[in-house]
Amino acid sequence: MNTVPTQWQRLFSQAAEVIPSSELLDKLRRSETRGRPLRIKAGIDPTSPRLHVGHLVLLQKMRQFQDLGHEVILLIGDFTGTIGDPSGRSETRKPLSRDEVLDNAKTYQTQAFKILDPARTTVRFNSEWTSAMTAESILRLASAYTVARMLEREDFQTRYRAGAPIGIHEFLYPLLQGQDSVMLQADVELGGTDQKFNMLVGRDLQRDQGQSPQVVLTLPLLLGTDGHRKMSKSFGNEIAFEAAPADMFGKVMSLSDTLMMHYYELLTDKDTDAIKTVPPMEAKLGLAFQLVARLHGHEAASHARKQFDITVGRTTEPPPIYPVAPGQIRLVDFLYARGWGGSKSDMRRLILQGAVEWNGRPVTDPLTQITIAPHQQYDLKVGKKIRYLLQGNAS
RNA sequence: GGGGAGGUUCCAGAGUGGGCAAAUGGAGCAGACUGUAAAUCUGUUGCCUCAGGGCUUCGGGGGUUCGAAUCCUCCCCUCCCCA
Repeated sequence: MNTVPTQWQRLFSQAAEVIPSSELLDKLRRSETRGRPLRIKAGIDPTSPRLHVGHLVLLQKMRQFQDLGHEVILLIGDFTGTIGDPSGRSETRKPLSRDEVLDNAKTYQTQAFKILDPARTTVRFNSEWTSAMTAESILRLASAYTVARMLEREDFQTRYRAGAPIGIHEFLYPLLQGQDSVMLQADVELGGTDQKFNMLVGRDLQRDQGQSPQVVLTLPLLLGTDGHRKMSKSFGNEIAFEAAPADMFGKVMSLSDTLMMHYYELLTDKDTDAIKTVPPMEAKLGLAFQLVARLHGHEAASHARKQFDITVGRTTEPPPIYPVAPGQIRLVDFLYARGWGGSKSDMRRLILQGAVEWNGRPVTDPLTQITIAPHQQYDLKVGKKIRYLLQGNAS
């Protein structure tokens, strides 16, 4: 039974803020009495073709609304993408071509539907209305806000004070995003806490247009694997949806214990107090399994788990067999040829640091030659992540 | 339009003629240890190399010099102040 108050409560879970919370309740009530689902808007900029588990927080919330019978609009910011959204402060993003954006949008959808219910999802592109805007209409939109109000946005303020560049067009982004809400007549907009300002602009614009302003529901940003900054591809601290199961599993395992709790809170509906009573290692194994299973399925998760045990050496199970052509070759060249290191210097460094083991014995001379005989097996370990049983092919 | 500051290796940020492939911190990688690929400690982090060296890098081009991240010059980019 999904009474309105329980719906309301459920939707609050994991949300950072709901602005204003009473309006959400009103909207839910009205939706129920009129039998009309709410229009939930969530935008994603297709600047990169890969979703990461940070996006999961948003997608989960979208899914929740869907499960409660509401209509979710996945808004692809294809217009903003082609212009080059300069979010973050590092450097101006290179504008993407129309084709790139559409390509990204496609992979986005496939990945997003691992979580969303396609039947209740409408995909829209904001270029639909935005690219048709005239200079006149843009000016009219721009006049809805003042520079002072724009500078209220924390992100702008910080940059301004730090003397970092702010492009004029960046002031237009919140307005365009708000315009999207007007066009879609959104009842609720979902987004990360970093989107709060933009989403609030949407409320103002909707009010200006005589619409009932959307409720803004912000979600906490998931920290990246470094534990310091939000998960983002540009920081290189992400766990991608597409990451191979074993890889994903490993990445979760190397989260710090503190971060693990953060992930539990935002990515699962497990009771975190209960988790605290479980030994950290088991808790982490559980988290890794759950995450991989969600994105790749149970079977893949089991395999990933096994793989982990093998590389970490917690099991007597033999490592996977890796067939190679027989012959004699320098170890560095062999490793480099398989792409197990960035460069030969890199491989040489690993060897000198004792990271490479051949048949269980560390190899420390970078000039070591290895001989692969037909039908023979050799146990090779490189660092913590690579372990194979090399098998010489028949000659 | 005028004046000032600045662009350095993955990131932040030192370096202002030779000892600089470039301090320090972060991130990454590795080793030890461990409860895990956590934490902690240590090492390491441009490329190639028969290890002696060689090659490419300090916004971009040109120049001075035996020698330049460091000096000159032109260009591009950013920030601040004044108008």
